Amino acid sequence: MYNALFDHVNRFTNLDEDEQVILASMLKTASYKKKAFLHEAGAICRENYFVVKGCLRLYFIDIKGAEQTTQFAIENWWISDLTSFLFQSQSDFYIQAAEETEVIVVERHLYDHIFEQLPGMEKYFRLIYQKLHQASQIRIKYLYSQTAEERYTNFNSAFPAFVQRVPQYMLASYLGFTPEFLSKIRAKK
Amino acid sequence: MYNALFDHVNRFTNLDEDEQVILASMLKTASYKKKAFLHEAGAICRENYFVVKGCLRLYFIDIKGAEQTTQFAIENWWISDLTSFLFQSQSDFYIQAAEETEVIVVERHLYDHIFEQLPGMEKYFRLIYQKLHQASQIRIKYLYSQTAEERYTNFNSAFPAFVQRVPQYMLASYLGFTPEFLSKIRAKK
DNA sequence: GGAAAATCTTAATGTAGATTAAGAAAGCAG
DNA sequence: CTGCTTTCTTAATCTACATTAAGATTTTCC
Repeated sequence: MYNALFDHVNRFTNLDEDEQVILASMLKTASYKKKAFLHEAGAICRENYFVVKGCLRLYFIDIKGAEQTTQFAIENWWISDLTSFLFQSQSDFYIQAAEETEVIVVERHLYDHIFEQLPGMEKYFRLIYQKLHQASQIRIKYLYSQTAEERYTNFNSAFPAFVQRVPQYMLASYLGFTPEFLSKIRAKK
Repeated sequence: MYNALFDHVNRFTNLDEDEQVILASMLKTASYKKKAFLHEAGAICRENYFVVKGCLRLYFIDIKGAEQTTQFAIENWWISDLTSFLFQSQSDFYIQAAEETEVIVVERHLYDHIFEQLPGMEKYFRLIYQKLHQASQIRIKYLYSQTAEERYTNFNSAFPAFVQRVPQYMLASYLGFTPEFLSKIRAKK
């Protein structure tokens, strides 16, 4: 049931069978159809999601009504609106399934208990947040240094399978430009 | 000598005196004049910096030769090029003192030892990276949703002291536009 | 204190990507 | 299979900010 997460944790630190039983008692699992919402703007984000299978995206609606995707999470990634999750504040973000998705869920009220009962999980999550922060540093550098076309070209080279996997309008919004402009870029190839 | 960091750690988790002695043996301290480089592009970033006093910035030079500031760190913040630091890869970033600065330094070769000898530091760094990732999520949302003028106005309202503290060209580069445009925005007030 | 360097300001001109509008193609549901 | 919805494409026009250029002001250093 939670093997995907246990396997992932065991890549970074050791979680024995007793600990897995304890952790399992603090998790739940859920499945979502494509385009289903795990969380909606205006609500408080009470859950942190680990993707077992599928793809989630974090996006908000800007002042002009356009969707701006700020993050994707595919298998073995975590995603939530972290500020809302940690501080139980109202969220501006949506979390939506970009395709049929299975997740393992950590609820906010159990999040701190995980660390109390399983101190080893501190290392796992330190490494996860380290990785997420790394990814953000790189992301911001690309946003600042590359044209829209370069961002598409480089992303396509680095993650060709992912580009095939999600709709183009989601990809465009993640890379920071309009779907119309993405069509224009692609028409040049 | 390292009290600023011990105090900071003790805000999040408990570090007793024995542990402080152990941690101290793995740290060093340094001071930099305004505009001094702690790290330069092309080198490998071998240090992670905790700001005791002052302000550091992380920036790169883009293809047109302009500086793009991606992060600042003031008192009680950590800063490094995390990918270069963790993987010992060549860095595109500079870390520079935006003003006279004192730091506490963790060197890469001691980084993992800190966690081995002081498991309690896992929690501290998990919380630090959590906070850094939160800040990045918020940062990316602002870059996507606000005009340049809005970014300046909101940043000025949120951090008026900081805006006075750093040169305007650094602020403009952090907020994602040219110093000329910042002058134009300010001239409207 | 004076000269040089760094920073800030101003304005005209240029441009990467957005906006607007609408048709074509693909996907979905009954 | 058909009608409806969603996604993708195309192109003209617009715009937020960049670029270029240079002068004014402030800061730094000897």
